[in-house]
Amino acid sequence: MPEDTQTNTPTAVYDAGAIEAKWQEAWDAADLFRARRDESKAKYYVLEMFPYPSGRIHMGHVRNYTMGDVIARYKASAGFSVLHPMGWDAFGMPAENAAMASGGHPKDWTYGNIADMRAQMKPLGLSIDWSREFATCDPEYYGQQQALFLDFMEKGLVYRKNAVVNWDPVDMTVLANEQVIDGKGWRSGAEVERRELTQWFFKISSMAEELLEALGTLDDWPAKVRLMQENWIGKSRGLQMVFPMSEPAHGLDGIEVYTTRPDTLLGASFIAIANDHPLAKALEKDDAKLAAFNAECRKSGTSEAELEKAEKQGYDTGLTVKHPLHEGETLPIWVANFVLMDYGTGAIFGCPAHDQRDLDFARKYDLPVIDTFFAMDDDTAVGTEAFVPPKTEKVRWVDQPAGVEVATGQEAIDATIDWAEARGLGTGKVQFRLRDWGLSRQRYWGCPIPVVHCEDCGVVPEKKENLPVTLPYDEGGKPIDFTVPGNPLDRHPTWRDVPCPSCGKPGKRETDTMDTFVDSSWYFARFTAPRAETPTDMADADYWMNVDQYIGGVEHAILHLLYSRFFSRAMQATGHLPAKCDEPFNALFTQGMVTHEIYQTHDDRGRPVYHLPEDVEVKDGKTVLKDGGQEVEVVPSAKMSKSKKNVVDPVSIVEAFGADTARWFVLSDSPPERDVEWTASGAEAAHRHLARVYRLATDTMAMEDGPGEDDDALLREMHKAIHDVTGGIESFGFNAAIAKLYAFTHTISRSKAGRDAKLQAVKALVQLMSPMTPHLSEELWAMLGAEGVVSRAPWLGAEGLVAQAPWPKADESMLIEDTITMPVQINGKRRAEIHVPREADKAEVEAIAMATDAVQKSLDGATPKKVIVVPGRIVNVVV
RNA sequence: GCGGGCGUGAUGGAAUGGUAGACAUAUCGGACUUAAAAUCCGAAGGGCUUUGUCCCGUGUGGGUUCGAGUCCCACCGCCCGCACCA
Repeated sequence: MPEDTQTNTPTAVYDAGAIEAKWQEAWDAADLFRARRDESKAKYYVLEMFPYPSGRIHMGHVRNYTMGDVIARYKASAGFSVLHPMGWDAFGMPAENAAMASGGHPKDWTYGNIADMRAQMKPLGLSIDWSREFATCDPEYYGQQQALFLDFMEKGLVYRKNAVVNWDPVDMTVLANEQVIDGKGWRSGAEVERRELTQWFFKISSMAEELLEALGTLDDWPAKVRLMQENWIGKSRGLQMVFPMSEPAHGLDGIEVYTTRPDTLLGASFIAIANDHPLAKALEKDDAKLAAFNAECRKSGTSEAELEKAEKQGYDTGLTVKHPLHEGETLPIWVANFVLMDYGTGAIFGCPAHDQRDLDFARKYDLPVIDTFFAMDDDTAVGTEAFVPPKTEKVRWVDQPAGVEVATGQEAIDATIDWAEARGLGTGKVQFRLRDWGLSRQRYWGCPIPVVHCEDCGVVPEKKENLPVTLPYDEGGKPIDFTVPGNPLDRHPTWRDVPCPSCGKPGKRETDTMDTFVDSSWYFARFTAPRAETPTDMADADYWMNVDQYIGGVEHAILHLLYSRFFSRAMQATGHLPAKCDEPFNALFTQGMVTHEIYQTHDDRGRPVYHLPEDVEVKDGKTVLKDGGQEVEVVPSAKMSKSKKNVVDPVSIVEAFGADTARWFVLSDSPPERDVEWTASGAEAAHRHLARVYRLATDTMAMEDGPGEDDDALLREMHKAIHDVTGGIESFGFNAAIAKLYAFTHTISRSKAGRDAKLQAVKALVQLMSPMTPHLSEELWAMLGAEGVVSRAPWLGAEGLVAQAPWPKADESMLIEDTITMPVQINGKRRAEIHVPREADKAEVEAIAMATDAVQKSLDGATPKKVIVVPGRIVNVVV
């Protein structure tokens, strides 16, 4: 063939850019991805966690949305009516921070970013119904959210109470936990104070039991996520009891404690109360030292991690309680920084021998350590390590209130609760770790809480016909100035000062906005009817809900998913979702991150300087800077982050290789639930493969008709590929499916089969690849002779598009092999391989194995004690 | 600190308790080419005075099993979450 033939034939070169633009236009023209309620079809709702509009998409997004797209496209070919929507989690701090840092308005910043990100996403060729797109900062969306809030309020699912926040006294603002660094405000550097504010709460704890129970029904959720939620909800049964005070003080004659280990009551050596316990607060008024101690404790942030990590500190109040069992003995009352007012009663008894925190505390302040039980075979007294065996382990008790001698911890706990209840010392109580959901945020860029405070009427809900309560854009005729410290809503007279909806007297709008978790707790329901005049449309919700497959990062395993589960129930209770929606997500998949190597050099002071992957090249086996050739240190892969500069921009990858290459690669190298490392060579290899498939298709088309060799073998491989790839997609084994597609491509290339058989195999290959590489597949599908162009809408039965072709089905009879190869082990070590007929029974397989030379040689005359035959799998001879 | 997860060649990884390393990268060799690129074919976990259906090998140390990367226990390392980041 003349050398220039290829370059003169445009179709012979894989031109991703041209192909992708062409088919995206065709899909658009056919309105192919519009979700339609079609009662004659089974529906499938696939959803990826919607993005925060930061302004740039990153590879993590590409991976997340590609996975969802593979499922969506596969399910569409499998005959489902698919809903695959996209929107924007658009409220939140970054917009406000940007406005503070560089002027501008959060609204403009956010909508600008959305436009940018949408433009970056469209070229990926995702089968998304863009007609349903919305942003949570659209008044049409948050207005409906306000309606939900009012309905929740009416149902008693919302209330107000005091709660502590991080207060920055210089910036005059509430700080998020992540904005508190070493106890100081991130911007001002001022020492953060804890401040109590009246805040809004959702009564999620009223559903704790239900949320826990229902985890058992979520069979298609990862077990780890269910376990994390179970531990987070944290149901425990313990004993609530009062320790009478030796002398009543500040109106208290006893301290009420809650313990999950009442069995260790006789190991108690002190009582510890939280800094915010009513007694501690009362005492600090007359005790300057205690006041100072409490003030010091309150300086730390409010996050649990910070409180737990802080050094255990205490202050002896000098007060005592009577020992509940030992007449005449007393226990001291300490204020301790590791006791949380939020959990139980805000007071505990310390049992140092069997709790590490209590032990650390006791050693520090020289309090007694009393062993109450020992291991079955060990009498060693507790030293610096508390003895905390599993509650299921039997131990020997030396001193036990209920008189237990040898029993497990759990048995002793139950016995002690019974014992205490019988004597009126306390009551068994079920307690949850789960706290109510504080939704108030003292910020501008969030959904306004639709209530008005009135001096006469109190807290008055806004009337529904006045919704949405929209955020003001201007202040005094000009866009709000965010460089002024404080909450703009708080200082905005025309927005804030409104008449009471009930009595009409002057009132003040609530200036708190909602936690952004509220926005993301029901967006999946809104997607089923995004333009409805009510939060949802019951008919649409009834058809589309629940989400059949939800995909997102494991970092949302607890909060977002738990809040969404709560919202579904609350929306049901208020008539916004049908009864089947207790659990909104039938199946959950948590995908891993995209990582990249980090390239660093050092400046003259030894501090690291990071370099972008595109500024680095490999020369003579060394990684060097393109500019100057300085060698760089290669740090192992980590999550892509701007600060480490180990980012690869999807836009530039799509420009260089095409969307199909990016899609193929992010799915190929790692199991979806694990991290995938982005490498330039891997991306190039992916692109090479797609070009190879393109060539394979054109070469096969160019073949001359005529008989070939082993057509049947190729077709058998084709059916195996259909079987394996289908199974891979169904089970989220995208990387395994892709490995199979690589292998199948090689099989076709090497096959000497005739044109008909090869064309059939290539068409199957193209179709099996289509969920991952839809544009290439569409191009080749058309080239390979599938009839028609895009001219008819899919619900009218468009044909000719690979996106519309029914998914191929493997012929089971073609999957069966006549002969099976089986390994033979001697004592678990592989020693031989045998070929047996498919239908051979165990005895026959054993006979064939024993008759094999290699087996006899390995046995070396020994007599087998036992022969294990696992049909189709393995033979193990035990001697 | 607490809760959850992960750990396999030089690298990413494959493997319903049943032949460890599929597939891919990097590397090396070969074909094609005047040459290079592209493309195609092939080698490859480590070891060895024994090249053998040999020995060792899935973070470390134990255990269960005819058989363990897979199940159990302990430890080490890394990652995620910890309620106002999204």
